[in-house]
Amino acid sequence: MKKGIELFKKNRIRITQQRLLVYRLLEGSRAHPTAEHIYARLKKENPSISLATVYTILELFRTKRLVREVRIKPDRRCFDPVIEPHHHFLCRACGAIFDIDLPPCLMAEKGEAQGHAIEEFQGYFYGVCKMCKARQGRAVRSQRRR
Amino acid sequence: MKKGIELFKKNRIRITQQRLLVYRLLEGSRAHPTAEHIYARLKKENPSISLATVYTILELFRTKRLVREVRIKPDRRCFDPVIEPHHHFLCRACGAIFDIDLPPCLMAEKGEAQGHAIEEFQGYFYGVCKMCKARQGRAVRSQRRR
DNA sequence: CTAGTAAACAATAACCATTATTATATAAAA
DNA sequence: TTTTATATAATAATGGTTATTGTTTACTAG
Repeated sequence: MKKGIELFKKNRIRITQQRLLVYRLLEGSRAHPTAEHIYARLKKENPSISLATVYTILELFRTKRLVREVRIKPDRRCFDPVIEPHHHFLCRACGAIFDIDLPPCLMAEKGEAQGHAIEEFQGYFYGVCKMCKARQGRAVRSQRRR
Repeated sequence: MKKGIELFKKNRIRITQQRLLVYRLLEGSRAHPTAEHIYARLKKENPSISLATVYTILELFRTKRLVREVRIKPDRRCFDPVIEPHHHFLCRACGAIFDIDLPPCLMAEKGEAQGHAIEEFQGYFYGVCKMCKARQGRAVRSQRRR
């Protein structure tokens, strides 16, 4: 409750109902939602909210570094309230995005790669998540029994 | 010349003029061009070529693993004829994309991250390239002289 | 507390990279 | 050379995102 308000004040962001709603939804989710997801969810409780406003707010949060943009899906922008550097994993079977803890990375620590100055980085992994892997395993085994 | 033809045969890709043109342009470039770039360039010598065809050909090459798609720019698909795993760096000053050699990566080597099976990965770095850095340095120094 | 004002919002149109469609042209096989 | 499946050119359609604009709201000053 207080969290959003204090964060906004610290970052000189005007406090509005819509911004609090968007920030609190993001903060309470580990799903890396898109603007559409957030809009659909908020509309249930707050039918007057506009999709364009959700986009505008997310862009504001991004430039103020309150959220991190995740472009692991080719045609959608996803958002993550965790701003500390970390990687992401996209499951090709279920479409879920998972945070991946950072391993020690020489280039990121040095802040340069082949002479170029690194300000930011994104690590994207693609594959099948452990849940889908397990599900596929069960399906194969039950197939064999027939 | 021969390179493209043999590669197409090996991958069961029908040999056409347009495919050879696209592949040879990509192969001869380190610029990570978009479909538009490729289309604009080829159109000079071959005015009848179609942008949609360039897109179709690039998608074919991607699925056949002849090229790698690079999504380091938020709203454009870029293409790289180097399929060996490596990272990319985008210069925010000049917009150029540079290949970055891979450092040893535990997760990529093990093929798993936090239990999820990794099939592919993309590492994107953002910052200012060394050429732009040098240019900015010169500009600052000449500013001080006044 | 109220009025004033700059900023934010809702609604909707526009944008634009990419994809789909379809009639015509072409590569490879017979 | 003929045949036929496939690729291409031209163009329309798609869809996530951004721009626009009239209205509403959050903050400030009196």
